[in-house]
Formats: sequence, structure tokens, C-alpha cells
Amino acid sequence: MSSKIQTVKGTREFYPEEMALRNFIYEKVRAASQSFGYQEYDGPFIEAIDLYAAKSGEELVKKQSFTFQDRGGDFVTLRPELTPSLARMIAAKQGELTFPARWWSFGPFWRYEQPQKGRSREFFQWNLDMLGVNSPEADAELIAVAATFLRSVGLTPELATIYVNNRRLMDSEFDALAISTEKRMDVSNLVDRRSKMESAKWDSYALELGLSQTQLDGLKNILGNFELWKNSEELTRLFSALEALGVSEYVKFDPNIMRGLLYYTGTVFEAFDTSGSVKRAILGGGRYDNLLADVGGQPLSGVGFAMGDVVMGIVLKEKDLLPEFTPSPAPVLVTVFEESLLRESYSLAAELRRAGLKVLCYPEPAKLQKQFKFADKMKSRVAVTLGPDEIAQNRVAIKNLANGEQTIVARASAFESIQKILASLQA
RNA sequence: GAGCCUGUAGUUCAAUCGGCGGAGCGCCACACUGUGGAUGUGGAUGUUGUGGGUUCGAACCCCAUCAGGCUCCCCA
Repeated sequence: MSSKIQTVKGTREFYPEEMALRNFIYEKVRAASQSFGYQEYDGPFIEAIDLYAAKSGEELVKKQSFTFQDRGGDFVTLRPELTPSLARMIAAKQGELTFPARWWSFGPFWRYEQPQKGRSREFFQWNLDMLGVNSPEADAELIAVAATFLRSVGLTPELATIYVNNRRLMDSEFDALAISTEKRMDVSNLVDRRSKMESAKWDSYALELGLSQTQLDGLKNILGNFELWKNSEELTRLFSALEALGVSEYVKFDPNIMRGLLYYTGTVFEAFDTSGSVKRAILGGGRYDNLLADVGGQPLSGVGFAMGDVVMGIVLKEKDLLPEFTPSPAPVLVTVFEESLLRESYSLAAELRRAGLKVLCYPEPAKLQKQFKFADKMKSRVAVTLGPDEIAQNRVAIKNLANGEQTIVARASAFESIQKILASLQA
């Protein structure tokens, strides 16, 4: 044991079963993205630390990113997010791209955090952004893509909800309460923590931050007002667009949604699993109007969201929404009767593969019993046996493993018989 | 970065007060020398996460360390 080298803390190993889950998420992500006309792209996995230091709180970047010196002495970072790379890529080709640009990506990211349930140091994330347009209807489209994904994996509106708020709306409400601009950060933080604290404690914490009793009462009033969106033209248009897109049953206004990110300027949203054990957001995003200027581009607004695979995987498992795992992608197993007939089995398997089937052939002679047990464990659908009797008659034995029926057919029609069985099992 | 809990066979978990480390499931073999799932019989499996200490004696107590979990922090 002591000589075994453990995995690096917070990293993940993808055994075939976990890999199947990751690919399942990837396929659904791709389908949702593409159905709205988004293009797949990717950025570098390693970036200069300065790319992130520019726009996020430096302490966070330094504390929670994988940063190290390369052999040339430069400080590099395993990317903790994609948006800054995207902003740079867009800025570099701003003159030649066609806008609005709709891009999506699914790849690995790293954050140096305390691993917990739903949070590892290495994770995959879906990013989807629309750049070059600034309208509530564009925001609605992003939310609709997210909802489409949720629906496609079986997370119905009863199981998952996307909560929406608007930074500009909150700012104007804060203005009305005469909360100074210096306190806005603290107040956002305060709002974020509301669900985690007892209300009395939260109140005294708010007063400690320097809010007056009147401001605190006003703030509580705002946070409890779920009709507040009607004061915002942006949100009114957003909800109307969501209705047209057919996803409004997924979306609710919630003035408590703030999101930590500094760069959000308008619509913000977060999706939650409403019934499970994971209290973390399963996806989140919003509108950012000033991001490109920070990396040297002309002002260009955008809206985007991200979803991690770790929380999504837990949610799907808890809701039993994963497709059955099949240990082998090949539904057909060709057995090996005895050593002298191994080549016969190999060439039969090759024939079937050329005909278009996915075929597993036992790679050494073994008891048929053992081979059938193997077929069972691998969840093969059909077992093909080629023994001395069959060879003498130029036939093969084909067994439907779902119902145990075996037929002996001419070798030339083996493919056809197998196809028929597989087709019947599909239905 | 801080606090708390956990770590025993492939796996899930036992092991009385510090006194011989076991069970279910799984695995292997046989019943069954041309056929899986069921059943029965038999069998294998361990440096008790790692390193040190206390003790006649440690899975159990102490220290350190690694990993996982919960909470705080944070969540780009």
C-alpha cells in the first residue's frame, strides 16, 4: 500500500462507468447547444495568471487556482474558467467574426479548493455564450438553452428551477434605499448568505455592516417581493420572451439571486435542484457588458452561463436519470469452442464486423460456460457459437441472450439473423 | 486558510473494557466435458490508509501524515 502512489487530491478517475456518465452529459450538452445554432470551440488549458488577475479579485485567483512556474520561470495557471479566454479570442478577431456570435464549449477546469461533495479540484464545465448583442430576448435564449438541456436529461420543472434576477434592477432598488456604492459589495454578500443564517443573526450582521434599520427593513422588503420584476422593463421583456420560447415553467424571478461575479451587469440566473441533497447551483450565468474591454477589445456585450459536470452527475444519479450502463459497447459475442477452432471464430467475428456489427470475440479457448457467463456480465445481447457440428454443416449457432432461444442457421445468413434479434430487442 | 467526523477483504459493514480480525454481497472452483442469469457445496482474500509512540498485548489510546465527508470561507 505504501508504495502505491495516490491520485492527486481532488482529481478524478473516470472508470468506464463514470466515463459513460461524462459522455452522456457531453452528448446532451452538445444536442442542446446545437439545436440553438451554437458553435463548439475551446481555449488553452494553461493560461498566464494575469489573464484572470485582470478581472477577478486577485486574492481569489491566487488562492484558488492551480498556479506554478514553468521551466522557463513564467507563472502559468490551469484554467479555472473559460470566459476570459473567450473574451480574448473574440477580441482578437473582433473585426472578422460575424455577430451575434453563439459559441459553446465543454472541457476540463481546475480550482484549488477543499474537495467536498459536488466540488472537486478537477471538473468539466459546459460554457455557452452569445456575444455582440444586448437584449433581454438574447438573455431569454440562453435561459432557454439551459432549460432545453435540463428537459433533455429528464430534469422536469418539478425537479429543477432556474431563478432569475437583474443587477440593474437591484441597483436601482438599492439607490432608492440610499445604500452607498461602497456598500454594494457587502450587501451582495449579505444577500448571498441570507439562506445560510438565522434571520436574527442576519439582521444584526446587516446592522454591523453599517446599514440603518430603515435600510435593513427596506432590503428585507425587496428580497421578499417576488413581484419586483414588474418594475423592470428588461425583466418584463425577458419573461415574455421565455414564454414565447416555451420554457417559462422552468423559470422564476427571485430577488435573492446575486451571484458572486463582479462582471455581471444585467440579467443573472442560477438553476437549482429543488428536491435533492445538493444545495449548490447546478448552473449559473448572466449578462456582462464590459468584459471585452478588459482584454483589449472594443466594447462588446455578452451573455453566458456555465454548468459543472460534478453537481449535474450527482443530481442525475439521485434522480435515477442515467441510462443503463453497458460494460461493453459490442452487443455480439463470438465464443471460442476449442483451441483448434479459435481462428474460425476470429474470422467469423471479422466477417460480422465487416457487415457492420460491433462484435466481441473471446480471445482464448475456455469453457463455454465461462464464456457465456462473460457474455452475461458484459450484457451482450447475442452469443454466436461455432463448434465442430456447425462447421461440418457450414452453419452457426445464434443465441438470443435475452430469452435464451438458440437457433442454428446457415453461416451466410448469420448477419441477418443477428440483426433480426438486435432489432427485436430495440423495440 | 479554520473546525469537526471517518478510513478494517474487491465492496458494504462487524469485531464487548485494549485480549485469537469476522459476516453479507461479489469473486474462484465444482455439481454441469456443447451454453449465461437461478440453486447447492466447497474455496481464496488483509502490513486494519501510511509512519511513529504508549502497553505484557493496539483495528481500538496518543502524535504526525495522506485521503474522503460535513461545516465555515469561497464559488471566477
